[in-house]
Amino acid sequence: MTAHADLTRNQSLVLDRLEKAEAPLSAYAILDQLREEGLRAPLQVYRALDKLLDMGLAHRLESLNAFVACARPNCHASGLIAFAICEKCGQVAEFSDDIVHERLHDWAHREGFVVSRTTMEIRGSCRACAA
Amino acid sequence: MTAHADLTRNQSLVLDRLEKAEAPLSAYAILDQLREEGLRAPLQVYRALDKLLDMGLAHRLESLNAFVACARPNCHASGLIAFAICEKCGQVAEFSDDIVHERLHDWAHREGFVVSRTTMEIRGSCRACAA
DNA sequence: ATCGCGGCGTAATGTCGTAACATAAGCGTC
DNA sequence: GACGCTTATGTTACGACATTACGCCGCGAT
Repeated sequence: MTAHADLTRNQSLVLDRLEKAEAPLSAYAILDQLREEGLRAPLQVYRALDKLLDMGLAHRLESLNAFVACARPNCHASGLIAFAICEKCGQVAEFSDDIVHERLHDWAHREGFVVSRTTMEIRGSCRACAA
Repeated sequence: MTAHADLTRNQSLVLDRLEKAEAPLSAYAILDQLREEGLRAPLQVYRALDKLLDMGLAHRLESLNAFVACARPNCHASGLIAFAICEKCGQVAEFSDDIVHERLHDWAHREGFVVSRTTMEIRGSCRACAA
């Protein structure tokens, strides 16, 4: 388990659950797991998640309304992350592609579009589940 | 206004509102607009939306939990569509890029991942709003 | 005719996310 | 130390998005 020494208690609890999960967790699923730790309201989880997202330690999957821990140990940002989400087993693969990043960047530049955030999510079946 | 002759009443009503809107609409926003037409429950809207999505006449923006009419007259599918969503004015640009499509397809092929659906959404400011 | 199917209507419920308000701990400044 | 600032926290209530369950109707195919 990585250190994350600078996290607050709630943030650590939330990140810990995300890291132990084998599939994305909804905020409410996290909350349910943390009731025994004393958490009682969704906002406590959402606040922790916001910080974790800011720090790049977790990601939000928009198409699932759920969250995952960042796959790379201490990624702290990086270009543009894409997610491949298996609809059978729930596993999420995280990858990035510079060419894709560049193409989208070029498009934005041509259009004068100022990008603040990009989400890219592929739904389907992973190799194991596609059999 | 395009013909869409084969649509049911509810589907036509919903598509009509999406086409007239200048920004993505949530299902409940559509419902509110259609109360005077007799619609009363969310499900009536969601059912129509499901069909419109199937037919490729509308798209769902996952990062917004909202819907837009397809930008192209009678697109009926096409490769991989990306959306650029202006967070100021709400306008959505729809585009596609074969190279991006190819890169993602290649990644999936290498991983043995069977794709069912891909979402790509860029958030930011359009040219007009970035000034 | 009747069976199956697709669309429709309604009510209730489930899931996800936030507003508004209050409290407490840390920290620098005067 | 007293003050003001900032950040994290806790609690209640609410708003926003989506689905489940049930039943009816119309229509084409057998």
